[in-house]
Amino acid sequence: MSGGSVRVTIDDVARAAGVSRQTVSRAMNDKGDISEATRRRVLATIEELDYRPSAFARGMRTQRAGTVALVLPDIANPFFPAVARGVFDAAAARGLAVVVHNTDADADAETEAGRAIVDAGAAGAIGFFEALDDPALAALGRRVPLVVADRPAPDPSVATVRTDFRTGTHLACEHLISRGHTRLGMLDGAVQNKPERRQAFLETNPGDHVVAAPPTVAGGAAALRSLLARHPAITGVFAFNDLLAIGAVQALRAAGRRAGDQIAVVGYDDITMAALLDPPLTTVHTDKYELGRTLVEVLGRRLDGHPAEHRTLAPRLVVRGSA
Amino acid sequence: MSGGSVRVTIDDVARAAGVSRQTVSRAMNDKGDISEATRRRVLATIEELDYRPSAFARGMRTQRAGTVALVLPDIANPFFPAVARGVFDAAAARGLAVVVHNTDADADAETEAGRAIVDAGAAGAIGFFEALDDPALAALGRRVPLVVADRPAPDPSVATVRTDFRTGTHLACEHLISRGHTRLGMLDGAVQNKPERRQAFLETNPGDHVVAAPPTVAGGAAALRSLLARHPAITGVFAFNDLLAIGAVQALRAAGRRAGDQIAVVGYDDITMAALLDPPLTTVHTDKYELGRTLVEVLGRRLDGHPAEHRTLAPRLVVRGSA
DNA sequence: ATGAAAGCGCTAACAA
DNA sequence: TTGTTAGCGCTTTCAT
Repeated sequence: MSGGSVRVTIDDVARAAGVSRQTVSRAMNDKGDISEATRRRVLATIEELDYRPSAFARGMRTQRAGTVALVLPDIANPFFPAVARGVFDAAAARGLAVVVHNTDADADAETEAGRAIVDAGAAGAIGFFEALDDPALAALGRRVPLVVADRPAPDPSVATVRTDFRTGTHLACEHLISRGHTRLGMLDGAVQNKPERRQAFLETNPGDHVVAAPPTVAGGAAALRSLLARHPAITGVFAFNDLLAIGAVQALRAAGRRAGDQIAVVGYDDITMAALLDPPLTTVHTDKYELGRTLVEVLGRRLDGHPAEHRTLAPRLVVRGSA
Repeated sequence: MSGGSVRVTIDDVARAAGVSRQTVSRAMNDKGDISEATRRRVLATIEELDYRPSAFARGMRTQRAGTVALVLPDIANPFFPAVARGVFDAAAARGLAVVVHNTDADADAETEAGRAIVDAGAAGAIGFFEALDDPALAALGRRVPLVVADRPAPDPSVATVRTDFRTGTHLACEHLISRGHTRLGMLDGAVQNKPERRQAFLETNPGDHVVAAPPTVAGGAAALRSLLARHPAITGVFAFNDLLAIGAVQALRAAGRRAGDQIAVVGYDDITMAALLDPPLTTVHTDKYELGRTLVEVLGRRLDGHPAEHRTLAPRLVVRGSA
């Protein structure tokens, strides 16, 4: 219980260790040109005084905080918590704190998030940007090390980590076909800049069998009804994501039909609840935790001075009851 | 496209507006003693130059960042994303960025989060602390404005927002009883510092009808089996949370029984998937988004100089198919 | 109502 | 290998 709440500064440590401020700085930042003996002594003094460097003062000199930003549309959308968990774990392992910006996929909110990231002097940023255009993203990438998720690089300097939607979609369609479904329809998500799944679906299923709806359970129910109204012969349904697929399964049940019997439904993402439903949802699994981890890994390598990388994560199909 | 990437500082604004640095500071921080005319002129200049004050420099003077911390055990646990969303929205409305600390309810991780919060000079903190003891929490509360969630105040200076577990539990038990179930059992969560639900259950159901398990789906399945093995006559099951309840429903199904028929299951929290299951889960609903919002509101009032508040949110029962 | 001076705690550049 | 010097950009006295 020794006294007060005054801050222990680098000068206190320097004085106590009998060295200069600079030497303390060197010791704690693992800079070269310091003897092992002094280094150890200084570190011990730091420990002893429970000295914690001021993030503000440090940031003021370096213009970089020990913080990374995570930009995503909606943490309440069950896809993102798992990704966020991967990001948090990997960031914590690197000693980075994570600031989360929730945007609702709104262009203004994404712009504002970018501004906040730059203003805060974030060490880097990871983003699921759905509304911002490439020039804006490239501009952000010029101001802060940036890794974008599930989107093409807007600029060579911007790193990317993507999940392979095309392969995933083919996996889903091939499975439906292998189960004997010849007439397929798709429930697309009415979102910007996510054409890959629809395009891949149309490659093997040309025609007018795609209905778009908000990527929610309610959207899925409505979309399924309108799809079947338009094309009653459809027996295989591929959905943009699990939420839509779940809505479809529910709409089917309300109509007295059960997914997995004559009609099949395949979702995308494999969110937690997919396995818990009845029937459990057949879906394209993407490793969301791994995506989060990888995003941080790629950002970390960027921070360590490596050039921007571009990684792709492979999806796999999880066959359950619904198809 | 005028030139470079040099920072616009307060001095640039001062020069451009023909005033001193102080006056700029006064204008942007709404301090008194400044004429309306100068104020407007300075603000216009700020706009024009797109000046953004350095968070580091400001923090250095004030020792407070424009950041709040959110400490929670696991963002991937479906209870928390909804809370987090409420926190993000309310914080954004106040111009605060949110740093998330994921702890896994581990004491060391919670301690470390507290340290990080203090070091970062967070304006305030919101926390679901499960492992930290009251003295540690009180100590943290002395260093930063703190609001703890779902936990008694460890100290008068620490604000709280709680959901009323006791009432929620009584709601659940009364419902089961009103449905004719006389022998009730409980699936408790094997977690620290969350005795309210078990205690409230035991108030009306004394005896040895409580089984504890990790608050997960797998835990729920196992716990249900051991509960029924021990007390085969039980027909009404109350679970610590929805995850346990879902596991129970699944274990029942695996045993050829269906929740909602002869045996009833009531969960707690009303996570998103509760409504989507088959049978849909009867559960005690707590408004998670509102909890998040309220946590920020209470923190905000604290930051505005008001004393620590203590709020309680009322739960309500949502009757669906499982009971 | 406005300005001048001082300094928050740190690190980069240079000297020794 | 170590120390000295000089700010980073802002707000808080205090003076005017």
